[in-house]
Amino acid sequence: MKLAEAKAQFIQSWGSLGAQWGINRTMAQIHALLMVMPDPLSADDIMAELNISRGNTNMNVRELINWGLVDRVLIPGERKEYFTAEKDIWKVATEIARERKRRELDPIIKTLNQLQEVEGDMKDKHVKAFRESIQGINKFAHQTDKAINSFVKAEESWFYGTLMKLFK
Amino acid sequence: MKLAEAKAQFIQSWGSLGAQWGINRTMAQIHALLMVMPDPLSADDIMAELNISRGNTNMNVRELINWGLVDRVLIPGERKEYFTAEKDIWKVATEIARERKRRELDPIIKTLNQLQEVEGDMKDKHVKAFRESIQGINKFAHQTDKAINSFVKAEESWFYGTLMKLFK
DNA sequence: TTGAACTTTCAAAAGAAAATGAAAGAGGCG
DNA sequence: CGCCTCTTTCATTTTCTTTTGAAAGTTCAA
Repeated sequence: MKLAEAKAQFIQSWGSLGAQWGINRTMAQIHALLMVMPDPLSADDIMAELNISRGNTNMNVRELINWGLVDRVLIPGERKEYFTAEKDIWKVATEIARERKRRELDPIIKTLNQLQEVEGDMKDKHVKAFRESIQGINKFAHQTDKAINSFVKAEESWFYGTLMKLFK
Repeated sequence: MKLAEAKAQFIQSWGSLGAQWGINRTMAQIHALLMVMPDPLSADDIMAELNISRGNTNMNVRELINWGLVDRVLIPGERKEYFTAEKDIWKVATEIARERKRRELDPIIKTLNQLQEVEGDMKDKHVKAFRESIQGINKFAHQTDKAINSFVKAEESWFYGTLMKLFK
């Protein structure tokens, strides 16, 4: 398989994976493109490679930067902004985990805690079923929260451990 | 908080969580409703509780059954079909993990394996960057695959372990 | 201060996904 | 069979997302 073809296929697969995960297709494609490129790209490069408009490019790049998955890079002597993606997939995974936890898990845990306090008699089977469901989900959510925290922490300490060695 | 209110809030939160995960809102809401109800509900009950049409109810219930999250229940002497959801959230989680792995991870692993075989000289930095990215992602995907498998297995053996005790 | 080179915004258009409801189908009972 | 009850399908409509591109904004060198 030729490089160009392989690249195109990767971008398209990563795009549809992203779509299934509630991330928009273009955002995932830009990320894929940047992961696969050795050097930073400009907005125009991205527009050209993916055939998308300037506005679309700008919006999605900005969102990727918010997620911490892409960085702005300034090339000395150039006016344009360039962009690169983190290439270490483990770091990508922990960034995503951290971000989704913050956006999704934290709020639902808050809600679940509130829902625990529903009034009513445990002899009423509706109340009983509700309480038990919520309690189970709540316990699960807390465990998931812990698991994500240790995943993110593990990665951080691996990162700093490795980084530190370089400066010793 | 009153039960009805708490129920409504749970259904709505679960629905938007689902939406962020690429599962459609109604499907997640039906699932939430069934998780919280002590007894099986009919299609008409679901329609009434969630204010959705018959067709919509039917489609989404069917999809939940495909995912293994909801079961059809026949109540003796009744013509209608009734539905219940698995109430053990760990089982729900493993069902979802199993299903998403099958639908998403397995295909991307297949693609990644193919993309490893891109032609070209490693001295070309484009080729090099591409290969390295794909290799990293591929390794990650395989590790994720293993992790999911052991999660699913762990749950299965816990389940059979517990089940077996009941019949000893 | 001007204007060239870029970036950002946002209203409108296009596109995708989900919901509706009427019609067709399935199964069973007398 | 003919009727009744319930389920499934699917063309159409509605709603929600994404994309576009032109206009406004920013920055900086001359």
